Amino acid sequence: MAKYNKRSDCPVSCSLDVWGDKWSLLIIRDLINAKQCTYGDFLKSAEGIATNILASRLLALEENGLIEKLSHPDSKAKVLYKLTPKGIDLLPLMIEIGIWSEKYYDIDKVKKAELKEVKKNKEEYIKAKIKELRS
Amino acid sequence: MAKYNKRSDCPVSCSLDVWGDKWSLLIIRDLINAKQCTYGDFLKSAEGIATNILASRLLALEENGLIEKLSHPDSKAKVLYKLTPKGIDLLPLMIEIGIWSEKYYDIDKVKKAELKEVKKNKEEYIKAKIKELRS
DNA sequence: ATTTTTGCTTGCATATTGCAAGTGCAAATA
DNA sequence: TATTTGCACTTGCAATATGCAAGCAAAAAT
Repeated sequence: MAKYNKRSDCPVSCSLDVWGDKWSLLIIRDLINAKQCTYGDFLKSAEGIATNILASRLLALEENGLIEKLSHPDSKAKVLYKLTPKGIDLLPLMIEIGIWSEKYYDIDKVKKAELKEVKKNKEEYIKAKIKELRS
Repeated sequence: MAKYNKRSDCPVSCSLDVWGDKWSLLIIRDLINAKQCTYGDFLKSAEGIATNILASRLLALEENGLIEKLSHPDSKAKVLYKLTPKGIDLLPLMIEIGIWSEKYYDIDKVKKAELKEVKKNKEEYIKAKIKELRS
């Protein structure tokens, strides 16, 4: 995203420059859930991102090294998006988002059950999930 | 922030509706660092937020229950902003942001040293910091 | 009494996002 | 082989959010 200007060298500031917009974290979320998505998969996602915004976010995330494009095994017309290791490393952050949200907002049942599992042993859950996402 | 519309009941989506803009997390960060700030303190912050944006973000964060306004002991002209328990609960999330940023970007020395401490015993650090922020 | 500080608000320019339609290429269908 | 459909985008324009500069009322300092 073409931000107005670079901000400070604070961790929060740096992060926001990379994924601090209205949609990037939702794209990351989809990729954590599904491991890989096509362009169409993202469009079908619950929140309904506009196609031009999706294209610009995917490009920015790719340029920032959080996701990568792979050729689809079934078809040349399709593209597969996956998280890079750098993107996968956002998992702990995403989990904390989940824990915080669950405490203060109504979350759907499936996510709630998943978070219950996470909280049993956070470290282990993260390790296992990372392994799964890298494979 | 008057978003176009509410999104899904996903944790990430809910969170983004509350703090998913360009400035909210930086305000939270300032309050975690300083424990309490005046309006002027935020304006002096490194990134340089515009005063109208600051006002609108502070209002939104207050409406969403993340921060609260207190009267300043020294002066009626001054206002103190502090995190609520709900705001303080964003600390684990902020720490994960720090850890991720440090891994992939150049962070200032002070923050790096702080993160080194955090990683020695994350649980303990969070507990202590929460206690400090609530007092 | 006058000036300065403090926490804002207002008006307007710029940037980002949202919506609808369209384009080019690959794949499926006739 | 010709035509239609699916997929990954692009383009144009409207709506919203952010950035910048100036202004304003109440409190505090001089």
